[in-house]
Amino acid sequence: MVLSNNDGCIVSRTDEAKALGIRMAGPYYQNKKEILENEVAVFSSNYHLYGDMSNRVMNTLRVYCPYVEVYSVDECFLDLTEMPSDQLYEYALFMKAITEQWTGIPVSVGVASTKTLSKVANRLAKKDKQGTQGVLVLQDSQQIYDALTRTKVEDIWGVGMAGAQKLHLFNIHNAWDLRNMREDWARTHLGGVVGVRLIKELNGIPCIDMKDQRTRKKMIATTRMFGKPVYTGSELREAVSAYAARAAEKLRRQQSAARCIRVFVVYNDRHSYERYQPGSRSAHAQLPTATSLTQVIAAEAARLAECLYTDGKKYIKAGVILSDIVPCESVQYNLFEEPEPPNWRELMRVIDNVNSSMQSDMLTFASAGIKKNWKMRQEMRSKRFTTRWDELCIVR
DNA sequence: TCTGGGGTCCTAGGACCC
DNA sequence: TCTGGGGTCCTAGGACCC
Repeated sequence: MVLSNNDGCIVSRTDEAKALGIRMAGPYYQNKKEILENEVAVFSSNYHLYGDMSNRVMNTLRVYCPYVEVYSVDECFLDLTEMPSDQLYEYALFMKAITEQWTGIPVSVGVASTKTLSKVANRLAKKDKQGTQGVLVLQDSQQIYDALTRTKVEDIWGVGMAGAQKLHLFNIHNAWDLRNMREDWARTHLGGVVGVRLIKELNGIPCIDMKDQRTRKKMIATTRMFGKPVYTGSELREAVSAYAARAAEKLRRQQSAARCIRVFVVYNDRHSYERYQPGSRSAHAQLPTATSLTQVIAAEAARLAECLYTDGKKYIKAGVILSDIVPCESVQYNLFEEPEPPNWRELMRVIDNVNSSMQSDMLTFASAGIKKNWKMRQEMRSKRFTTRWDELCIVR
């Protein structure tokens, strides 16, 4: 199984681990007993590896499909509108096979006329690998009926805990029940337009478009629990500077600039006897001109951290959130401010290039600290087999 | 002792405008 | 006795996703 950042929660399990009754998203330390007794293999998160393998899978799919929307690290939507319906099944089988052959990553495929239905199909294909060969196409009404009656409301994409509880009160238990509800009912009882969309999607009427992959994020955040608690202002500033630098890097990657910088800190009172009762504070600043320069963003973030720090508290987490994001090619300059020196942008470009081609954090700002006592725990990380020369697989 | 990180979308309510 | 109508924009909070 695989843990979340800081080795906190369990976020991924093999079938064997599930069979032991280890629950999803449960705290790692609470499951240590079963883990040790059953010799469960445990790994810290390893985003270098996951990100790289994810890219390989997506690029494989792009070879055979012009329109791939990457939805998350392990999921994507392909637009097959142009494909004749009698070829869908063969195509899906082929895509599954070629992905596994080229990357070694097993995948399951669901095909239907809306995103929500294809998620239903995908889930069933994944659950019943023997029966479906990992591929399920929902075309005729009988197939759709079967799939929807086998899907509980809480397993529908877009129905969370709150929604599921409400639906049960109305005696709606599976996706077929929900599909047959009226839209005006959904408008009043199921979150307004969100519920209406959901019902339409279940009825095969597309309401959730394919997303343009060039759209830029409206908010960029870097937030982390500390590996060890932080007590001093200088360490807090350091961590916040480091997070700000990361956020600025993400901003530049999507060629944007941000005007609003928000910093938050989460603490436990050092002498509190209450168990896990954190408090938090936040502050934000509006820059005169949108920027993506680490120098500017990190300095501002550090200043905010300074304001938020109080002596005597035990800090356990901090974060930097950038918003008010605009494309960097259309930044509105400020009449009363000096424009940024032209070579600063070039400096950012060089730093980003070095860090992405060598290893991240090869070049950093000193304000982010050297020792980094607060760095997150990752005690059981697997090797970054595909992105680091010194961690390549060794074959004997 | 110990429970992650990073997003999006929608709604209600308040402030404000003419 | 009695005080309009029609908007926009912003923010906080909730729900949801992986």
